[in-house]
Amino acid sequence: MKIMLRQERGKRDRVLQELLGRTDHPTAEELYLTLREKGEEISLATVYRALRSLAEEGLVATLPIAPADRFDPTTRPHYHFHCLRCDRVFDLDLPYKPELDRASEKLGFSVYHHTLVFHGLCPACQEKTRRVE
Amino acid sequence: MKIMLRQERGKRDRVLQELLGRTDHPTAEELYLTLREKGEEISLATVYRALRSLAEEGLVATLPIAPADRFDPTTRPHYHFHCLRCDRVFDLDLPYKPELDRASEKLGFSVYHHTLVFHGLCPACQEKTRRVE
DNA sequence: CTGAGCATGATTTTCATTGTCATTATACCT
DNA sequence: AGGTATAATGACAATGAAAATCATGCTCAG
Repeated sequence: MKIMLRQERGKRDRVLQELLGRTDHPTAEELYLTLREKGEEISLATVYRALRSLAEEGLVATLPIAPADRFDPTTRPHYHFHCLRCDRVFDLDLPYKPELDRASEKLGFSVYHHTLVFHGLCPACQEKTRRVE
Repeated sequence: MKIMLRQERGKRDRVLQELLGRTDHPTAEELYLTLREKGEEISLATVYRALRSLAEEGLVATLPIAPADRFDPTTRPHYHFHCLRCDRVFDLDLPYKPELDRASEKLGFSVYHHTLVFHGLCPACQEKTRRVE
């Protein structure tokens, strides 16, 4: 007989509750420090684990802000496709749409440019997935 | 008298040339390994330095693919604004546009969702910048 | 109550990136 | 050409974030 999923994952829930109460997109360490300040006894490792599992289950999202570890020789603005299966990134031959900036400028932001990434399956991985099923 | 900018930055140019010849958005280490395989005598630190300076000068771009180090409690699709000055990230109250996916689907990709980030100055930083000038 | 399996904390390990520093190369001036 | 200031490079150390490991303790079904 299978063991049921434990409902009592106290620390994980505390991490989730803390994150739900904020709008500043914190890192694992920032959440950890806040929780400790609030008197919660929790370890940094648990915060990392909690966030990872919450993100895997889709209860929490990670930010789509650019990291600096992969480079693109094309500086002309263009969009990307990110394959969730093979992790490759493709340059897309689509027109850049500066008019998208207008909407956020109406909210008071001064927009220099934007980045747009589509996530899904590339043609090769669609093929592979089809064969497996 | 000022010293002029040096034109001869051999290794940096080799890094740039190698990157220009690829479409696979490599990391610093991947570029380093390729260069060594091609017989280039170069150190990993130099590749990192070259890429960083090329990116700062805008000769090369970094990828806008999501890293996993900042978390967002809102899983409903929504867009973000990233302030280039204070580095804060704001959730934007804008409608999600699934119709954007159509264009990349025409190119053969299977799109699950997309991420859109606007980059510029937030209202507070626009104010600060105005005062400095 | 008991024990199998999961959750947690403490610690170590890994690995990517950056910093440091000594050395070499280059450009500018005389 | 020679001298020197400055930049570029390489080798290595240091840093730091994230993950892995491992021992302990908790939970729940029986």
